[in-house]
Amino acid sequence: MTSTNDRVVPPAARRRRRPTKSGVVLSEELIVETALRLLKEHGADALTVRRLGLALGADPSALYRYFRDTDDLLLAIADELIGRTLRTWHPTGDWRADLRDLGLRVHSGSLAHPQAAVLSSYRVTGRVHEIAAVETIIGVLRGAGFPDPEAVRIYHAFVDQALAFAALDAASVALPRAARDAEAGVWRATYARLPVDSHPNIAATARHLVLDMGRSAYPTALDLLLSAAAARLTEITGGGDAKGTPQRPPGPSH
Amino acid sequence: MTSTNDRVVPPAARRRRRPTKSGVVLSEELIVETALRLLKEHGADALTVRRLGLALGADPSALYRYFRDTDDLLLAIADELIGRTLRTWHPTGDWRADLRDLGLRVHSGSLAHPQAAVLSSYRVTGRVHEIAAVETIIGVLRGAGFPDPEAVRIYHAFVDQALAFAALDAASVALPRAARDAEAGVWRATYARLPVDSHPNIAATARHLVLDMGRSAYPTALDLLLSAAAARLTEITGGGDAKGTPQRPPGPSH
DNA sequence: TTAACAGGTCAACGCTGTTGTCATAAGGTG
DNA sequence: CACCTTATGACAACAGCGTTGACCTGTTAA
Repeated sequence: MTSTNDRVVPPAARRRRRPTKSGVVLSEELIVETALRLLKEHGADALTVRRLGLALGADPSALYRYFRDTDDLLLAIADELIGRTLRTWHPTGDWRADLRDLGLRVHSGSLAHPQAAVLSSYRVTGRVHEIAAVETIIGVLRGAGFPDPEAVRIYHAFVDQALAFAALDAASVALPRAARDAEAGVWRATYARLPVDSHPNIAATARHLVLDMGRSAYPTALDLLLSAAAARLTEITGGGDAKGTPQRPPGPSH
Repeated sequence: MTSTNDRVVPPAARRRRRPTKSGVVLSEELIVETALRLLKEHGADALTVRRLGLALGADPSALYRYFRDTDDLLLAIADELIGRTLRTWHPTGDWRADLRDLGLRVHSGSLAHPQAAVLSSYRVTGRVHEIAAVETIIGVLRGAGFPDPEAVRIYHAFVDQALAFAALDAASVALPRAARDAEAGVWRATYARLPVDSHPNIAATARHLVLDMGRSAYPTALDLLLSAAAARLTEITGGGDAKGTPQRPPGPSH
């Protein structure tokens, strides 16, 4: 329905033929892999259609046979990252521990590919891996005993918090080396030296600030969120049923 | 030391002369103001050097006499936004209500100018407005009765969560119109139509998902964080002293 | 064996940020 | 008032971007 111009053929109907001039046989997977490699090796700015074509040994315009536009490609990259994270996650049935584990995995997974995370963490892909994740997480919450509207609210807060922190911390990691060092230095050089009388609270806590600001606040924020959710749950269920019956046996749904 | 090419003159040494062809006299402030107006009126895509020049009635290249590059301009815009947000915040002495109010202000302030928020929310500036904010927020927490290490931990989680969500939601808003509409549609078109037997949890909550995913999860996440922090506080202080004595009279410190 | 067509290639468009060069009006100086 | 310096605006050009229409060609099914 996207006007008449659709050079993209659905992957199912694709009977891949015709190697590129340099001999490579293109595929959706190969393109996404190469894009991730480009991002990892040369930073977010290196990901352009033209450079990606060059890295693949194909004309840039060939990519448009596989992705409607660069945004479409970006979503495919994002979904691949979700898939990789989910594949290493093995829920135990304890909703709080499972969500904590998943959150930390999403976070550290993003830091492993900061450039990709920065570009894609805020997108709704609607692709297979994302759908599987949504299904599983909501299942965990409903299984824990949250009523549907509450489960959705907490799901939304949990997921967006994980993605938001992933993007935030990934952005720091993705900064040019000089800029990153400069930022770290600000806490020592500026904040830790403020006089007591003009900035009593900073001065009193300077030691803690220097220590704490050097690492991600995500674990703290995640624990606060989960702890509030747990409190809400006992409020609702009247104290019992903290574990609950899973709506679905452990393991990501396919 | 930024090589030999510096057409930017420090604002102090500026003795503004020479009106533009259309009669406007340029200045740093006028450029930032106009950029904010452009962003607000015509969306994030409208902010290009060329369009900004057009809106000012000046040649695009004239802007490079005031800002080193577009990133420099964006930081100036961001700084202006921080100032505006702080200026409209008036703490009452109730730590939880005050932090809630500040968080929401930071968030909505970013959404009003998503382009700037996306680029600047993860940077430590060490500038006056930022320092004032840090001093005030830590003061609020210590005044509430949090011991120093706990105050710093919660400060960090609170601030980074506000910035992270601001960037996340701003990024959505900053999306090209088509992509934004597409995302909204995914929840209706894809998620709301998944069959019950393959995706029972999504199917059961589809109605809530469509409703909830359309808006930001930040208010929920913020309330969860504050509620957990409040619980932590009564745990520490043994239930009394919920209001506490402010370490500093209300109002951002200057 | 051949015809259809998926898919790779080429060239071009309009857009972007940025810079080297030139022109000129403002403002200090005498 | 006239002069000179110079700050600063204008112009033109560059390289690079995403994207598309037209063309060409190898693969595959019949």
